[in-house]
Amino acid sequence: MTTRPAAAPTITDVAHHAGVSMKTVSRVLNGEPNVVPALRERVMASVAALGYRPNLHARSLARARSSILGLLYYASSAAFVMGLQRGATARCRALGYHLVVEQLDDGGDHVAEQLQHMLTALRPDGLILAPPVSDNAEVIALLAQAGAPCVLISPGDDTPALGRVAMDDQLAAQEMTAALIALGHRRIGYIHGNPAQGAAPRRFAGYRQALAAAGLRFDPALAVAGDFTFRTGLEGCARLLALDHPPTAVFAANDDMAMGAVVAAQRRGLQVPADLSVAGFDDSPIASQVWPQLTTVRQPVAEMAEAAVDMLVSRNGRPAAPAEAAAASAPDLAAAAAAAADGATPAAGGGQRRVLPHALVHRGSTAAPPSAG
Amino acid sequence: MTTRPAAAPTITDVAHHAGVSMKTVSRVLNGEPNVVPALRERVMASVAALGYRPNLHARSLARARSSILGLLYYASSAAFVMGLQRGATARCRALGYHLVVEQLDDGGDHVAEQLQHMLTALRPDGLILAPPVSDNAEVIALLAQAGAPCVLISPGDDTPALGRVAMDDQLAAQEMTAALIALGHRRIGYIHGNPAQGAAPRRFAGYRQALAAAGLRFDPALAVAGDFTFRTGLEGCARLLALDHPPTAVFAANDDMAMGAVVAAQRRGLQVPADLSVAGFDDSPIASQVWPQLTTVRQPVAEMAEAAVDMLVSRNGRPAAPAEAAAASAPDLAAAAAAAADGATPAAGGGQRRVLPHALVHRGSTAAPPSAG
DNA sequence: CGTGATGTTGACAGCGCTGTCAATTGCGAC
DNA sequence: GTCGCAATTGACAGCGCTGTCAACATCACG
Repeated sequence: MTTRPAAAPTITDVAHHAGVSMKTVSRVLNGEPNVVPALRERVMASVAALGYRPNLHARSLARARSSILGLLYYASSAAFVMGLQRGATARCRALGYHLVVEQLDDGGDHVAEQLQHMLTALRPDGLILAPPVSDNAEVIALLAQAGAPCVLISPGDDTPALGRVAMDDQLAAQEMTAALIALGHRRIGYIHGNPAQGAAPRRFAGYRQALAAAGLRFDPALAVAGDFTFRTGLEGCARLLALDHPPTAVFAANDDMAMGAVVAAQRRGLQVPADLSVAGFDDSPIASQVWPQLTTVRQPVAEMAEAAVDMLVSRNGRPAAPAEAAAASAPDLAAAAAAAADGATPAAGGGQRRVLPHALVHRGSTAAPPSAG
Repeated sequence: MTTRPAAAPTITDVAHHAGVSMKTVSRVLNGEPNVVPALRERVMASVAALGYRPNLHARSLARARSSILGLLYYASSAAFVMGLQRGATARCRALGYHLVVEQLDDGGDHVAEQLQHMLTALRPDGLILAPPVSDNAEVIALLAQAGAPCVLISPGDDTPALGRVAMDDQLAAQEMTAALIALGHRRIGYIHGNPAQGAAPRRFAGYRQALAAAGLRFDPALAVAGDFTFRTGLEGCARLLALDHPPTAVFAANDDMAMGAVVAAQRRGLQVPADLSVAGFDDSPIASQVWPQLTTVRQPVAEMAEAAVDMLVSRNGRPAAPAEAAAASAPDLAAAAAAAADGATPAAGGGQRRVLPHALVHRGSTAAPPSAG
């Protein structure tokens, strides 16, 4: 009787059990070619029997990659980041990766230190930057210099070495504005997002584009500043409503500001949407929890994170071993393999770009303008 | 000019540079005793000069621990989880750890597979369970069986091998109810939280306790069901307001439900707080973004995560402590953790428990009842 | 001045895995 | 029947770090 190791089984144990060499086990686990089916099955059986799982750290050390991805974000927008995490962890799980998160301090010098720590100690195979980190030139420069593969969740120009995933902010804003126009609105206020974020100018551009397409003149007085926070939405809308000739609809560059706009209207004694229509952007959970529920643009947040993971993983040559799944469930294996193939891996490029579809969500905060009723 | 290695420097490079052995570098890096100050400084200088950072994966392999902590959560409550992450990542960074996150599917069998993958592949040094994962007996049993060190973010009884971090939900609810009573309210409605979560019954108990302390009779008709969601808060409050003898104040077991309550009141044409006071629980960001801003209980979310990290890290103290500091009384946890960070060896135990202080946050949604005005 | 106790340092063997390369086998083509 | 090429398998040497242990230095003490 051979004594079975009490602790977690190693690849050596599996090799013994199956009567093959470690290397063969390794090949099977990594889905490498040139293993005879009979052996492959014997190995898989042993893996299942022993409940073996490869040790990620040993693997990371031996290969030069870690099967770990990082998500970098600031404290802003919990819902958005959680959406990203949902998509990212799901995809990571399917591909045998893990997601480590790092909340950056927005302020200065710490950041470089934080990034260095993350990069050189943990050595993730790639980083996903959530907005507004993805619009921080300093951070990006640091990362590029360190040679870390990154995907920015942010609209923007093509970038040499960086991947990008985003939706078409401009088109979505245009569609929403057009929808407001179709409802009969002619004076539509706009509350800007934080101009430091890539999405802000694009959404505004979409707004103006829709105006122009409908033959409406753009009135600068109707576009007020904002920075994506509830407070600026409230204040901006208050300013709009105090105008001699106030708008009948307000399109805010995100949901938080749209909520502020709703409150501003209510404080002024106006009914939404009877007296004022309000539209937002993001479809954050809160949008369907306030009253009236917000008409908004659904941003495919989780899907963006999934796409980002895929880009990062395909960039690293072979996706992770389907073998992870072997220990327990076959379906996972199929999924992983399919993913590998389906990944549509466009030649594992560096600076790719991916634009995901959005959707208008019509809810209770928009209606025809009072005069048209 | 000496040729500098192009890739990331290794411990060997540092050893060469400093003219000492690898082991000495290792000692300095790990804060081990018995290194002469002169050498220590020479090594530190070389580390700085080369910009050396230990490779976490190599270290994980050589030691038997990974310097990685896991955070397990369900899709519920983005704000809460983000708060946890903020505290956890900050503390992890300070201690040289990393945080990997895993969003569990609430439904069944996948979970076991997900946990296995996380445990055996990644081998985190410990797991933090956010509510309501921390109330899922099945998950906890699985983890306990696997021997993974866990800290539950959840109130509850002492548990043998598990750590717990929480606030005093009952006391906080009692204080909030007492505050409402102090305002002059005599009929105070209550909207229950999801009974499956440990916090729910405790908050309710606090409510009843305050009632009793003030000599008020508990009226079962005033306590309606809820499950922590906006919708149930709305519906629950609507039911309360439809009573023949409706309450003048409503205390909801969390902010989401409190918001629902506010909306229910507004829909019925009531002003908050003039006609109805509403109080929540959690102090989620949304509480200060709605109008009126919610009176609520601040839950020290980030601090709870920090405490959880400290417990987990101190638990992993080096096994063989030369100077056994067997303190008769439980040593201060923070101090122990700090010591751990310094490289000293704490003698921290497994199933500890930590209760963090809360605070009442009085904002615009509560006032004296109409009759008292 | 010898003796052991203690402090300080380095050589070396892995941790569990994968890459390299050599050894072996199978097989169609000449 | 034999040669060449491809498929298949395994031995072995690390990946970068830490634990163990032996070697040496130092010092109080008898």
